[in-house]
Amino acid sequence: MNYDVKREVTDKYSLRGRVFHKLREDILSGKYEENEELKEVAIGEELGVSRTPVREAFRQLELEGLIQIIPNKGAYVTGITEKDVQDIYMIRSLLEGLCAKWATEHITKEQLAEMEENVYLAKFHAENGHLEQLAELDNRFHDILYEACNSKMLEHQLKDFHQYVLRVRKKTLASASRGPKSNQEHEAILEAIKSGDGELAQQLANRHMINAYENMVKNGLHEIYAQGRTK
Amino acid sequence: MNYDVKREVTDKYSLRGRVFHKLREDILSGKYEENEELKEVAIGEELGVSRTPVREAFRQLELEGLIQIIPNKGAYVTGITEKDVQDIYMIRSLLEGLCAKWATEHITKEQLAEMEENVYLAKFHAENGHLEQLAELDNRFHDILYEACNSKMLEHQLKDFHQYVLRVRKKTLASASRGPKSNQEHEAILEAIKSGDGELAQQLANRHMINAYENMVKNGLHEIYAQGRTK
DNA sequence: TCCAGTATAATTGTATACAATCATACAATA
DNA sequence: TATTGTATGATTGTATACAATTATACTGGA
Repeated sequence: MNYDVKREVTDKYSLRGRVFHKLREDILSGKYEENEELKEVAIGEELGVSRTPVREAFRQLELEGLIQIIPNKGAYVTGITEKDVQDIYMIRSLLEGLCAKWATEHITKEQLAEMEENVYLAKFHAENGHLEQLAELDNRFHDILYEACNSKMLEHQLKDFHQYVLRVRKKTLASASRGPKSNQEHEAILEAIKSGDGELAQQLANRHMINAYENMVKNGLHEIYAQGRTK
Repeated sequence: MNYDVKREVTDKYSLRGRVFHKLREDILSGKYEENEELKEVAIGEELGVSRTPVREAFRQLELEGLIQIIPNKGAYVTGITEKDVQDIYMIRSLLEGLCAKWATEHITKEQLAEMEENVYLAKFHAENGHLEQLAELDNRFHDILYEACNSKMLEHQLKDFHQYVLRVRKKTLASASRGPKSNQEHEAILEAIKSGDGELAQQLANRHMINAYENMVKNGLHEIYAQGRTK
C-alpha cells in the first residue's frame, strides 16, 4: 500500500501541509529573496495559523534545502550560488542518464504514449513560441522519465534536484530560445528508449542536461546571480 | 561565516537536537526494527522531554529518510528493500566517481595526508582482523573524499546515501572478508588522486562501489532481508 | 458465529503560555 | 570617540492544554 498519495492529499488539508506548500511555492517563485529571514509569527499570522505548524513546516523546508535554520536565531531562505547550480547540473547529468537507461527497461506502454504525445505537442508550441506551455511540457517529460525508471530512490533524488534549480531555470528557459532544441533532444531520447537502446538513451540524457546547463550559462546565469548579489 | 559548526554544537544542547541525534543513532544501530511505530509521548518520556521537540525531530528524520510519517497515524521506521539498496549503490557508484574526479582537482595537502594515514593504518587493522576499526576507517576515508570534492551539493548527497545504507552495511562489512580488498581499492584511488589522474580516480571509485555491492550480495544481503521480512 | 455500529481510548494536530536566547539601543566609562 | 555593560524588546525553544482523528473494544442483531 502506497501512503504517499494519501499523504500528499492530507498534507494539503492539514495546516502544516498548507504552510509547507505555500512557503515552498513562495520561495520557488521568488516572493522571498535570498537570505531573507522568515519569522514564525509573521508567517503564522499571514496564513492564519499558530507557530506550531509553521515551525514544523520550517523543519521540512530546511531538509529540502529551501531554508536554513540557525538555532535560536532564525530561518533564512537558502541562497543557491552559481557553483551550486553548476554542480547540480553535473550531478543531474549523470543521474538523468542512469534514469533514462533504467527507463528503457521498465517504461510502460502508457508512459511511452504520454511521452510521444508530449514531444508531439511540444513541437507545436515550439513552432509558435509558446514558451509557457513549452516549459510545462519540459517538466512533464522529465517527470515521466523519473517515474518510468522504476526506482523510488532515483526518482526522489531527481525530483529534488529538479525542484532545487527550478528557481533558476524558470528565469532562463523563458528568456532562452532553447525550447525547440530541447524538444529535439527529448525526441531523440524517446526514440532511443523505444528502440530499446539503453546505452544510447543514457548518453543522450546525459548530454541533454549538459546542453541545458551550457545554454543557461550562455543566456546569462551569471548576470542573474550578479543581480541577486548586489542587494 | 559558517553557521554549520555552531549549529551542530547547539543541536546537541537543544532538546530537539538531542532527540534527533538519539533517535537517529537508535534507528541506525537497529534498536528500532523496520516499520516499528514511534510514538511521540513514549519517545518524549524516555528522553524526558515534551512532545514538541520530539515532533520536530520527527520531521527532520522523515526528510532524512529514516522514518516515514503518515498524517494522523504515526511515524514508522523506514524499511529499505533489497532493490533500494541495489539502486542506492548504483547511484552512489556514479556519484562517488564524480566525487573522486573533483577531489583530484581540489584536495588539500591536509586531506591527502589524512588519507595516506588512513590507508596505512587500515592495512595494519586488516592484517590483524580488526573489523571494527576497519569499518571506522572505511567510513572516514569516504568522508574525506566527500569533503575534498569541494562541492557542498555532492557532499551532502553522498553523506545522505552513505548513512542510508549504514544499517545494511554494518551487518555485512563485519561478517565479510572484504576489509583488505576494500583497503587496496582505497589505496589505488588515493594513488590516482595523487598522480592527478582524475579520470582514473573516477573509474576506480566507480568500480569500488560496485565491488562493495557485489560483495554484499555475495555475503547474504538477501538472507538479511528475508530474515527481516518474516517477522 | 459473524458483522455492523457505536462508544471509548489512544494518538496525532494545533494553539497558547511561558522560558530561554538573541538583538538592539542606550548609557556609563575610559 | 570608542567601547563595554546593561536594560529592553523581539524571537525562538519548550511545555501543556485542548481539538481532531484514528484505533480498539464492545455490544446488539442477524
